[in-house]
Amino acid sequence: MPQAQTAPKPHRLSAEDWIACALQTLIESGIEAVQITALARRLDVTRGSFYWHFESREALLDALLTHWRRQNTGVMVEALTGAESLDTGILALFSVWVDDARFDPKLDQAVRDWARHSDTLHGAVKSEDDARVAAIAEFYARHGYEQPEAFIRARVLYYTQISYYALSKEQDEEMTDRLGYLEAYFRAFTGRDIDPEIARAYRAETLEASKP
Amino acid sequence: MPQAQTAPKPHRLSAEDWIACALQTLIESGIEAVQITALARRLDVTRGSFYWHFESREALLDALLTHWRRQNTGVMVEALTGAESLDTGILALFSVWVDDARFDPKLDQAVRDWARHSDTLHGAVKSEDDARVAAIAEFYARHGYEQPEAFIRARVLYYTQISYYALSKEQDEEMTDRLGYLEAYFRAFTGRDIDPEIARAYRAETLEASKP
DNA sequence: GGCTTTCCGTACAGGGTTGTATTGAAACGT
DNA sequence: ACGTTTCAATACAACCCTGTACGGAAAGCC
Repeated sequence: MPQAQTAPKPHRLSAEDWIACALQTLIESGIEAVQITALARRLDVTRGSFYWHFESREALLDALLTHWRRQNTGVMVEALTGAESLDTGILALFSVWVDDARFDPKLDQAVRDWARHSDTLHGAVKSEDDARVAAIAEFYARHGYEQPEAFIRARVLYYTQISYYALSKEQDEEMTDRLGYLEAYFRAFTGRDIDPEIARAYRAETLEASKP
Repeated sequence: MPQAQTAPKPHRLSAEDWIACALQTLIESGIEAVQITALARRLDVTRGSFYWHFESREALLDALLTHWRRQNTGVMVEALTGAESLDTGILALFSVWVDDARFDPKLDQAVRDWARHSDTLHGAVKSEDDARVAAIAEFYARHGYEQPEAFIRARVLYYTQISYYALSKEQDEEMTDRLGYLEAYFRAFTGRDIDPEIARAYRAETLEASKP
């Protein structure tokens, strides 16, 4: 092992390095904590570096938002467009919510916290939330639910997930436990029982995906 | 009308005046915004007043927390203890959530935001959340739901409400609209249909209570 | 090698917040 | 009335964060 985990040698940072560091502190400590001085300390450089890569602090914050848009916007809507049955559609949503590659829940949470006290951001986040709920509602309606039940079930499903992210700081619930609630969640969200075979397949596939 | 709404005459503040002002700014702008300088500006005095009533900023923050405990802690648990039927119990919960006298949702939201980046607070809020979910789960179990369905339904119900507070900045949904969803909500939360007579009575009573 | 571009360190100015100490004014009790 | 208690204004020290200006080192290009 030529280099240990501490590899602080390659000085010379890029703008992306600053953005990555800012994203991490945004997630960990909120938008008020992403200050140039703190980031510089964390990156072990001085603020002189920052002001070469960025115009100001607001420029960095804009970069964080575009990252959020690229990473988290639209994935739930896409996941539901190709769902053939009720069971597979709901499970496709569940999959998005545990797949770090397609959706970053902590970032979503951090941006939502940020938006709560920023008038300009609030509109953007609310639009995204509305779009997600509308997509789920349309999915419910496509599978036989009348209005307003489809809309309310969509809201209940999405809101539950949002709170799940908001209230559990770290994963204090193991994946195996969460999968144990699969039937109960499905019943609460849809009012129907899940196909046992589909549930079995989903469990196996999810457990395998969370292993490596 | 001898005095208009602006009645800033009675100078001489008490500690409670500072706490009330701090609570309001906490709710409006978050814990980072409750700074002594800003509060003093808002109260139209100087910080000299604050440091007579309080030892430090942390002392004020402690006061805010004890206020939250007195105002919001335990009310949901109490609302469910005396519920005889499933319908009345769920509706009793709904009543708590719209009754400003028994529960302050915005304060709850602000404290939860605060707790997300404060390790000491996080434990306290999590305990309260767990107690609320446990009380609802116990209520579901008392009315014929098996485990883990009772627990999951309790979580879905509570988490949905928490997100409802978190995602709607002001009341962008009128009370009449919310009541229109009553049957759909009840069905999603319980899997059963609400008694039409009980629903009618609840609607009338809630509308009347929100008028004066 | 020399020159330019890229990146970072240093220093300084400006603004903001917390606390403390001290003085001053207004209300209260007797 | 008069002194005491209650409350608020002022001034000052210490710390933190942003933004700018400028200078220097290191890498890349020819």
